Amino acid sequence: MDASAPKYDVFQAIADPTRRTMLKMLGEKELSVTQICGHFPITRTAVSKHLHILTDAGLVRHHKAGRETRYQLQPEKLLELRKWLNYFEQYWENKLAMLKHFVEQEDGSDSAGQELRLIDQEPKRDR
Amino acid sequence: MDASAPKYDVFQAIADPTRRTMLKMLGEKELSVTQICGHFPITRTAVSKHLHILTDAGLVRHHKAGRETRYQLQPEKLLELRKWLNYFEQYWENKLAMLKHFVEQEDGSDSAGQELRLIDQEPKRDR
DNA sequence: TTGACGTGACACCAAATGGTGTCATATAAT
DNA sequence: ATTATATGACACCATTTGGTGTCACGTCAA
Repeated sequence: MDASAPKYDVFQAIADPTRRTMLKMLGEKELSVTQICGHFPITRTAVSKHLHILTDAGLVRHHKAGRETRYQLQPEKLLELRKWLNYFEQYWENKLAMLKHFVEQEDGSDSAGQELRLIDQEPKRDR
Repeated sequence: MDASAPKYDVFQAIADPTRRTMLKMLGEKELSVTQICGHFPITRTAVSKHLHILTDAGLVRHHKAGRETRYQLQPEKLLELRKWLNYFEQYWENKLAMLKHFVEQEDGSDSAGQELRLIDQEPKRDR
């Protein structure tokens, strides 16, 4: 949870399901810490830590708006992930077929595990 | 390091740099545990654990060959990762440009962090 | 000015992770 | 038959991770 020197990389950042969900949420629209909090059954402090990690990894950006801090997705860093993935393309023979999918955005929206569903559950009050 | 019930998912599996390097190595050609061992400054036991995690995540497959166990990449599961990534395509405006990269394999080979360089360093003997 | 609200910064914790060593067993090689 | 290899399975350990609570501080609203 250290936010100073070590820096989290993208791979570590997206390893956590909660963080992946947050990324999708923050892609939709910028949100404040407490707003994000409402979607998870964890404390504000915990949410804040996840946001720090995502920030550290360069996946989200934030700015203060009055007394609240708004977070939003900063997707560029995900290109790093894509780059890594591209290396393995050579092992997928049906490359062209997938490419079609890729272009046509045929996959709709969510998939691969995480849902964007709100969880809403009395968040153990933090204060 | 429990290999039974919990199951590791792809995201967790690739979160570790060592594991990412192993994946690239196993893509090139199937290798036995000790062979892999030679490339990392860690114990055989540790390597074995990483391989278990990768297996659990469905990223590698193995089979016995005499007294050794050969591991090899099983790239299909990486599609799950690509699927997840595709969701964020909508946030990258220069989609077509990247597509060109994607098709032409323009990015060469390795990138995004991990090198495939052998590390070779007296592996603290395990027995 | 007086609170209530939204956060950041700590201190603290239990469980998960990445490693190490040792032992037992199956397979190859002499 | 005997010995050297290649691993799997454990037991054990220090750190890291994901969470919780508490407190202090800046900002908004009465």
